[in-house]
Amino acid sequence: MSLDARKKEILKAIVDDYVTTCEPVGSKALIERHNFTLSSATLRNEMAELEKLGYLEKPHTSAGRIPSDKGYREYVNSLAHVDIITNEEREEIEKGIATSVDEVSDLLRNATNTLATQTGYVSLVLTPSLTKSYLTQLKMLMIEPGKALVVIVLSAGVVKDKVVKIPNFLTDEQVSEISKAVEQQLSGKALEEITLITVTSSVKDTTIPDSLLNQVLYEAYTAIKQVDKLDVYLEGKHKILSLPEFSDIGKARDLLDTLADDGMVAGYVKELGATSSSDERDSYMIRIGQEITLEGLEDCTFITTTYKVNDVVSGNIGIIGPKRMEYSKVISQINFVRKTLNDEIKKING
Amino acid sequence: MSLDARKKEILKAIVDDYVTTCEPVGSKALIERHNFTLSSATLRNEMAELEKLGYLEKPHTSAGRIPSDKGYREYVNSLAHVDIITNEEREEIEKGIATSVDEVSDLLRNATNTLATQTGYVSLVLTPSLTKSYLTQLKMLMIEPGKALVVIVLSAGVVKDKVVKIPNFLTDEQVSEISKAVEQQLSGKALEEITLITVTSSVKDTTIPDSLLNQVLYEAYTAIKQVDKLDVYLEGKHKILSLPEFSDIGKARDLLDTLADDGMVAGYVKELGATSSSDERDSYMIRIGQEITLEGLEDCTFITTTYKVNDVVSGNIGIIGPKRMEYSKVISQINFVRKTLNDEIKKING
DNA sequence: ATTGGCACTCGAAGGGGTTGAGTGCTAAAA
DNA sequence: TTTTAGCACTCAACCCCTTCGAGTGCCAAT
Repeated sequence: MSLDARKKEILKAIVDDYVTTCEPVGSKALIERHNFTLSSATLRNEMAELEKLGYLEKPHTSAGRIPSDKGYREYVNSLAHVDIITNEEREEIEKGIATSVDEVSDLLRNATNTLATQTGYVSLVLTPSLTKSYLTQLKMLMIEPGKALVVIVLSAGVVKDKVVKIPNFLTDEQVSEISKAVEQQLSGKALEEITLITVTSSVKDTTIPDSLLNQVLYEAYTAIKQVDKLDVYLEGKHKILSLPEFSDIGKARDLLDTLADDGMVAGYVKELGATSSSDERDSYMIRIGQEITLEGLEDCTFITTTYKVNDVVSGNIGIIGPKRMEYSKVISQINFVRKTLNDEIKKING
Repeated sequence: MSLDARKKEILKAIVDDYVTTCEPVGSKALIERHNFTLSSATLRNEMAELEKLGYLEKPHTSAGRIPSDKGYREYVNSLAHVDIITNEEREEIEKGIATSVDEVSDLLRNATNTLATQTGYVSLVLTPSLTKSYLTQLKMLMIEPGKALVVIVLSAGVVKDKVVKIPNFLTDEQVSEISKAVEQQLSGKALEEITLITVTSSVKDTTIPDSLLNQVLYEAYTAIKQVDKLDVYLEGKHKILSLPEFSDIGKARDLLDTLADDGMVAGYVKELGATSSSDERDSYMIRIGQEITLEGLEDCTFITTTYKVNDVVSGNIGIIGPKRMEYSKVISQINFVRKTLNDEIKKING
């Protein structure tokens, strides 16, 4: 069922051409651009066969061929992974990611922006999944009567906080007492092991009445759980309007409507990421056209990969672009962004 | 130079019609829809005059008229401020804003989303200007050697924090000592009075060497200054693709490109807001078409108003829509969102 | 198996006619 | 003086027709 060498070469040539021109490629034009030692007639026969096999499509009878999803898939699968990325690009990416950074979240935001700028497509970064990280610190600060700030520090170097309501008449000291007890009990525990029960049972000997105590502990618990909320950065949405495949306003609208729902996109990427299991060098998740089950993305390609926090695979980073894209180039760019991001996260987490 | 009553009525009718149909309105059609006691010929004469005066425009000789920017301006200025907003809408807005709220920032985000949903246009909310608020608390927490979290609580009920680098060998106690000294010195001070000098001179008697101390204080200072950074929520950008005036993909792209730069939009709104000085009921800032100096917004109208934190006018809230919009309706919506937001902020700040 | 040749296809682009909602102007009516 | 009926004119939108050309499939010859 696999294609012979010549068919592969022809398919590659067609995809390459179509990617640059965005117009159906015909037999003559193909011969002119590449120097095949073939007549157009032979090429036509081959193309007819490729079409019969499902790798090519005709927009209409008298037009050239365009790659089908299957064609792109074959093209992508047999792509040699060369890094075609200039030194200037490397520098720009490094600068883009490592500029004005205090926390991991700054890195992630920068990476999203940089990726969008460099590729010209929509980029997205999912915040790390933190269920495996363990809690290193938990502090509660009284802000005013009835209000406290819970600060949570995780092993992944992530700091989060949340304002919570507490009983009005609790004093500074009482809050701090509870805070210390909770911290002592929970620090070192992985986020996923922490349950409402672990939290409520963490404070034993205290002068504070149980009902008040439980209220505070419940709030602390919600604060902890909220830390693990999946967040997503999506950048460069407006760029799709510059792509010829979205010159149809209806298509553009469908796509943007879908992308407007960050949460949905995030969920989808997370699903995708979960199926990834291959080795380091090749761990891209590529979904082409119909393979994507999100509405409005039928003409898109989704490329994601993962980045690491504390040497644990944890978040996803990738782009959404048209099917018709320079795959080698974009993959190189994502790859380098991933690498840079990994390095910078390591630096920042000491 | 002011228009007579009939001309005003005609202009109003034309704008009303154009707003609903998005098509040039002609003399006959206008008579049919409204029951003018006029012949079409008279109407034509009046329309010709209105055009001469600059209130109307013709897309081409044989089409109807559309309002010019000046026409819209006249229309808006003579608009009676009635609240046309149903009880269901009120409820939706109230629910939209007050759902799952812990902090002021949650309210702002909710308000942005609600406004976008209700109007169908792009909505934006600027975070409050905090220069007038005073600092009530400042805590520094060691996260790990070399890294600390600065938590800042303001009178406006706003809590912000920032991770900062500190000298590696400072201990928990030393950080806390500095923190207390700084807090004691600065609490009660307005954000705008705090300078690097106030901060660095706040810690006197200490065992910590000056050079280290200054490093920490400098970081604390940057954290304080960062609190006042203007932030902007922009929501519903994708909705403009559904508007007929942006069925031209080029225009849509220009607009979205501009809106992609949140900071620029924020800056512009802030400028606008500054010129607002009128009384409570009428404090809308309306900019129509050419009056807007941002690229790509020539066909848009910008409506903003202000909301209050601690009874001080402080942030801006508004929408960006097409010139052709139901002004009364949209103004009512913004007005009610503003009111609800003000109320909820009061509630949350106790 | 490859190729030259040929008839065929069909979208894009361009020209021409029709339609219809709109205009401005004029002369008569109010 | 203002209003109105009437009329000639305008022009985008629409449809239809033709032409053009890059493309195809197929067949017979190499």
